[in-house]
Amino acid sequence: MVRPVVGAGAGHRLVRHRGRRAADRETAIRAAALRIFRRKGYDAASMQEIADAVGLNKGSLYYYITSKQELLVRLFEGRAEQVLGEMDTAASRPGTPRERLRAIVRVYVLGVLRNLDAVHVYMREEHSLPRTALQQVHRTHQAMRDHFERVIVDGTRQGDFVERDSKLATLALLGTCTWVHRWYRPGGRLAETAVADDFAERAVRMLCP
Amino acid sequence: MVRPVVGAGAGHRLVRHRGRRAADRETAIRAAALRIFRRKGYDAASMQEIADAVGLNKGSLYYYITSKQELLVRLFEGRAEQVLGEMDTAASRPGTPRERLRAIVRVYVLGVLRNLDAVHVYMREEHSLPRTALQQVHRTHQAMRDHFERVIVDGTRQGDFVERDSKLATLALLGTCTWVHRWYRPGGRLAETAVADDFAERAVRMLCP
DNA sequence: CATTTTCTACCGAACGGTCGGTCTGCTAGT
DNA sequence: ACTAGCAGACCGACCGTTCGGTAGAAAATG
Repeated sequence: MVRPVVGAGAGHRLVRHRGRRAADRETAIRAAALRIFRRKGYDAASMQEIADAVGLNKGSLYYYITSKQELLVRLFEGRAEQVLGEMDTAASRPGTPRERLRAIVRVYVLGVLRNLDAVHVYMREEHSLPRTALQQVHRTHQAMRDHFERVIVDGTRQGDFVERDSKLATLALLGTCTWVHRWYRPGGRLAETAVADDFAERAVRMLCP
Repeated sequence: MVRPVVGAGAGHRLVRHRGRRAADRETAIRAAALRIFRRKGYDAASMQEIADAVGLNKGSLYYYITSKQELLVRLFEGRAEQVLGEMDTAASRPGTPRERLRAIVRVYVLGVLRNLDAVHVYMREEHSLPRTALQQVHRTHQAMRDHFERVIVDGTRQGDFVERDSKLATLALLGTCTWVHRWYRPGGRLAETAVADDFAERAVRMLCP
């Protein structure tokens, strides 16, 4: 299957949408696409299905989007950056490494849980993204990883934690926290905050004894 | 995209391959499919690419397989069961819960690392599998999860571990161990056994303090 | 041994169908 | 009258799969 790359700079639309109704449509399209991409996968999902879901003709979709790939890219924009922002503030607040780790993990897990569909789709379709979009997301993820690693290193230096290989510890911790997207079911036994709190505590115990 | 389900009973081929050469071809096809499915995804990968990879005409592939979906299913057969078997023996050997946990984690992580491509493809294409194949794999995975949970519960009862929510602990631990497939790079800084050993120790420390 | 039949492994072409995307033009609101 | 919003027909590309046919090895026959 051929997948042409969306223009590098992209983003500059020729069409300016003025109407409120049009803006609603656009978010509806994105919401439907996210749902359908999650359920069937990017390649298997057809534009027809998305059009049906929002009650439009397939061709009419292209009044709002320029390509299927651009639609995919747009699904992710802002999400990771927002979570990273919350991690920034969580990491910059004063406190022991122990407390900072708790806060970071909490924010990260909540970030995953509140973007379940997007996380799923990203994990599956990561390499369907065009270069630039992929690099952008990778940078953000790298920054998140750095937050984890930094607090682990700090905590080890200050004696809060005991850790020989902080890189491996980071990966182990990130695995635990990211994996929640594979088993968490909204409306189940545990609320999002309950999982986040539990995992925050668990993270500390992973490193401290 | 329409994806017809492979016959329930399936498996009984009409064609019996006698030749050695044919058997080699079949494994070559599977190997190529695994590689290509991993790189591009099941839906995006075309039979033409697989055919090119093994030096055959596209149509000739169907001398060896009955459908693309069947090819996908065959990629996984036996792998999970083998790892589960190793976990069975690891869990049934005498020893403290601490030792048994170490052994189980080690086997599981090695199982992931030694089937990196298959794990990747499975994670992505899980719901492209037909019902029966999916149920089979789910049963095996459930059995693996049970191994983790059982040793955690045992260890908590015997005082080796401290754990309030053994289900959550299982999920956290499984996350750590499964996530390795997303970051491990063969030929990198760490050997497979190094990661497995480290994570086995880490698992114990996650639960013991 | 030579000859004929059978079987294996494969090719090349084609088929029906679906896909993402384009284009033209109608319509309803301002 | 103007234009944002949308419908619907349509395009070329490519998909997985099928099928008739065949070169050559193997087996059967003489």
